[in-house]
Amino acid sequence: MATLKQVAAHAEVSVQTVSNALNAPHRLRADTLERVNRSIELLNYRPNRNARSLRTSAVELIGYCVPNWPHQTHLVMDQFLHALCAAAERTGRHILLFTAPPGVDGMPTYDDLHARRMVDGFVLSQTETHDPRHGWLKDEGIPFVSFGRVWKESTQPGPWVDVDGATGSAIAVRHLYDTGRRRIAFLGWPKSSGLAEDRVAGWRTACKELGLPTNGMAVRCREDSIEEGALATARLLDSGRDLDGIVALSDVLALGALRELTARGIVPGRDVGVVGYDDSPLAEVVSPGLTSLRQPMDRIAEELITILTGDQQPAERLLLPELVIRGSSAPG
Amino acid sequence: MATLKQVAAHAEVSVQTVSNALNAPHRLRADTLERVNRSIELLNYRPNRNARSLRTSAVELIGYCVPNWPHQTHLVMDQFLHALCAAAERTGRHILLFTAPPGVDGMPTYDDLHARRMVDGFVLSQTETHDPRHGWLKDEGIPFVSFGRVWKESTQPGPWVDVDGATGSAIAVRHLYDTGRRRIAFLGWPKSSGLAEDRVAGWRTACKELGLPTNGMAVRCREDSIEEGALATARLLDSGRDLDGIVALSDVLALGALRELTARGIVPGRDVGVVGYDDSPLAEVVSPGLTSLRQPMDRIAEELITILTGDQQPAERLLLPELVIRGSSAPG
DNA sequence: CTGAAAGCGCTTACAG
DNA sequence: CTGAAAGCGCTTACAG
Repeated sequence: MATLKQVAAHAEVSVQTVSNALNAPHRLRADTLERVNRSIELLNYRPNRNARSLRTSAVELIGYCVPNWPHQTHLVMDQFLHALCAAAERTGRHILLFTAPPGVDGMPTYDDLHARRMVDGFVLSQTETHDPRHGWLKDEGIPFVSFGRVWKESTQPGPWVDVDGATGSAIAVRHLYDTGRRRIAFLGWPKSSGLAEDRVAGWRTACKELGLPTNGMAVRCREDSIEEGALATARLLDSGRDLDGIVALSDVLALGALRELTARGIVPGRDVGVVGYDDSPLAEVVSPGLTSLRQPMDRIAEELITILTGDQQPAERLLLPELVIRGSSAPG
Repeated sequence: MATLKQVAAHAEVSVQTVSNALNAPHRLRADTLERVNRSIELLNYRPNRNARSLRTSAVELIGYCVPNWPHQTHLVMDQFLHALCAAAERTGRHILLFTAPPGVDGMPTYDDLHARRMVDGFVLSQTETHDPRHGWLKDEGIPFVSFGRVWKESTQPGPWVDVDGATGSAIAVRHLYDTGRRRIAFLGWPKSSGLAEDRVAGWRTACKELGLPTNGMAVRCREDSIEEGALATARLLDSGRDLDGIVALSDVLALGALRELTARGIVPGRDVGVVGYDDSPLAEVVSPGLTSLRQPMDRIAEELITILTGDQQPAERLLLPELVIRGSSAPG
């Protein structure tokens, strides 16, 4: 394994010059640069990252805590990780994965990784209401950026990127409206999470703007399962509200809606338009395919990395979800 | 940020002694050790990992390429990543994520990460038939271990861990048999992947051992979707074979089976027992829950890390899947 | 059991 | 534009 010194000897220049050829090529005369590059190629030289990091005290590694959460939450995690990894690589960085206990108990792990100079900073996700991590990291002066807001806090510590759930629901409602739907229900969650409230609020606002009924059209499911989505849909149908559109807070709930509709001989897409959330792998594997609001993972990842590796000035980015249209919301 | 030198000064010993306190505490006298540890604690000292890695030329980082594949393949990836991460941490290591083109085009990326000393070795997964990575890495002398066999190769380069699909299918068949099923079909894939052949072979063998019919009971689906699983099930039912059990090559196909059965008024679990593969997040989110063969992710990860960080002698571990029993295979 | 010293492979002011 | 030298923070034979 060649070292800088060997390359320098081979090219008959100083190590400084080789280092410059790699990190500040503009400082070299063209002919010197070419000679050095030839030696680099010939010796198949690859700079030792640890030596560089020791000197510069930057490791070009970003910590990301792999969550160990209920299965449903994970459905879309792979897309995020891939996007995050690709975005990091575009800046010459990589993602270091680690596990940590949830909440404040996990903070020593974050601190340790940073103190040992194993990462330069962190990307946080799976943000919870009153997530303690943001304030903790900010107080410690550890760089981070959050995917998702710490909801209900008026002023959130540190920079974040998030997706506008309210506008997402509004997009879904308008899409259903455009395909001829006039009685559009909403399937939500019980727990008053910021995310859930955001999404239901968008549905309500959009319906009112379009002059559509909202009274009794929103149902809270007890948990995020197909079964609960089906039960909630059944309740709506039984209440005689004669709905022709459904926006669900998650793809899993939407699948429940599809199942219940189909079981009653109501054809999703023809008789009732259905839209889910997050464009999980499920959405394209069912038939008809499920129309769903996709979080723009590539944009999200790009913004996260840009903010984290940038000048760390307060940054807050609210991105729009994209409606991925499939058979479940075909014009009626 | 305290350094080794500062700790040594504070404890009034040499840096060598502090280093030993951390890496070979048995070399110190008890009272010295305690004094050093007090100083470490007091100064909140955390050794700089880059300096250590530079010296020892080991980074304690394991490379893992995040696949960018069809969605279905990913359903179970989170479980694997979490398990892998946890297993690595138990040995003081971490996972470094990266992206690379598939096949041989990705090899320079692997080589580069290793040459720059950013990782000590690799865990390979998503193994394909004739996967070129194993031979390439072995030739380069880069440490790695594979999750999944390079099928059809009689002798595979490098160590691997895999799950015994044939025995898995046999377990499923016997479970269905024990719950009273006597006509057990198999839903498979078209492409003759090693994995698929392994699983269908196990089904066939087990059926024959139990004296169950296999003729015309195995169907190949065109792709891994709910729709195709449903269509295949419909074909089986229409062929008048009067089946009472189904083993599917994937949870997605099994969901298709559940859907088609339900659509025909056949109750899964009561009338027909259904078993899927891989215990994906889908399995517990449907109703009835889907019985499925779970790959023992924690064991797999543990073995992978042990082999990779061990003495690298040829290691081949074939683990058994575990049957996770849910409502879809309730006794008839 | 403990210490002084060399060295891992880089980068970066500083001179020339 | 190029070079000699110091130093990042560790570990590890080697002496004592």
